[in-house]
Amino acid sequence: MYPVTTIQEIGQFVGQTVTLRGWLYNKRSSGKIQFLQVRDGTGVIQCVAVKNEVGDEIFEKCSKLTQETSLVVHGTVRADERAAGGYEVTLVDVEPVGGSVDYPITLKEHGVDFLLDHRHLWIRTPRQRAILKIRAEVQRAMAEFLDAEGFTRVDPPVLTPSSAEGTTELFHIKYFDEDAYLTQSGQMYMEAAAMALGKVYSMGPTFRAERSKTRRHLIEFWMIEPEMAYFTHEDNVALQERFVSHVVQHTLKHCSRELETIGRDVSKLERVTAPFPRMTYDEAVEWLQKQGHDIQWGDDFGAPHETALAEQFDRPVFIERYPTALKAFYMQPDPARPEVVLCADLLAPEGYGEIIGGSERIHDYDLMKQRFEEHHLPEASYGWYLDLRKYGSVPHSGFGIGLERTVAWICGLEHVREANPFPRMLYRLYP
RNA sequence: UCCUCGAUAGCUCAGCGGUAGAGCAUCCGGCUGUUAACCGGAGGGUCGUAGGUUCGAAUCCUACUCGGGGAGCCA
Repeated sequence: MYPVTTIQEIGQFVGQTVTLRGWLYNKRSSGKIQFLQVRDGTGVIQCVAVKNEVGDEIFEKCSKLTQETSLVVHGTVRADERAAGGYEVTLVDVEPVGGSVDYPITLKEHGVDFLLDHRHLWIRTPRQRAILKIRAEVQRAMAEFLDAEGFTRVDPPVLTPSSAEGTTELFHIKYFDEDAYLTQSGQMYMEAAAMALGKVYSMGPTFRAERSKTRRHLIEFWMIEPEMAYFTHEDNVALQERFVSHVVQHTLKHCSRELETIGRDVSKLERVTAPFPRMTYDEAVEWLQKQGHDIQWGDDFGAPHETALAEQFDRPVFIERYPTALKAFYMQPDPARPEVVLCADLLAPEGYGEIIGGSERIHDYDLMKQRFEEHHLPEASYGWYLDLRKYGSVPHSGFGIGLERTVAWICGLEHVREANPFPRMLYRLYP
């Protein structure tokens, strides 16, 4: 028996014979020599079988292996300059585990529709594996940063009695004899949690039943929603820029191999350090008008506006203090200018759009009650949210960051769907 | 919901009024250093569906179905 190792760790075994357990990624043969590209989830390595060395029986076994056959390989590790990863394995023996006939995804090009129908197999490719690793590392970076800042993770419910913001379409489901909806944001629950634990964050799926089909939209996507008691708008924005730059720099440090695999220009990410540029909504509208865009104060930004604003800078840009009428009912008006709210959206560079939306929340009971009436929010559903302003209310702020958009930006993806293992999209629920 | 593009071999596509094509994949043969290996051969098709125009339709027209990209909305 040989020691079992992984392709990632194989450098520690130069000169030794080891066992690898994985799948056949590709094979090339040249009559009396075969090159097996074996992957095991940690990487890909080439195993070489020479007929004169392994003998007819084992050589014949190799020639029968097909793409994506699962297998156990025994072989001797060599450092080899010709190898992509620096190491190569001289094959000693191979044991097929599970066969694979007519594997659908070849090494050639495929269309989006075909690949999405085969997402369960598509994720085996080096590029998709790298993206999923980066997604996991981004999640780790977010959690580690917030944990180190004294935050407590709190998990809000996925099933909710109604909408948090009332604007977007919700997925309706039956909850025994009641109606329920899939959450579109855990924010209101996080506000309650912040009053209990001070600084909290959630990380989980949210759902939008919008008929959006663009490279920036998924029906089911993950959000990280921090909420902080006693945080002003300024505190909130300062936290966000430290948070985002930490996530980007952490990913650069820990995923250099993966970023190289997907061909990301990391010089664009290296520049992403705090502080980030800021514009007020007023300044943004004025700037857009000077650029020739048809926009008036009071209009919301469209996708082309956001792209134009973000393209001015080589790092994300905050757009602060939007008109009150454009934003959610719970946002705190600027005391000096009640027509705008203490909020900020963070626009990612390179056209990836809004990755963060955040604000200071209304903490005054009377003002919140007034907003309830203006927005026709039933107290039967939201009474508990009003209670937060009734019992020991404090100024507080929070934000939500979209995981897939963030990962798509860090990876330089064409579409957010590749940033999710099994994306749910308009007209696509399979697999 | 609207705008726009598309659907031809298992996959990626060409063909745009006159006998259905290529590359890859698969199978067979060759090759001792291949890197999406290469070379030779073989099999593989209700041209998305239904109508229409025409001597003749994958090709032109209409409707429908399914999908891509974008807008709105949002993260």
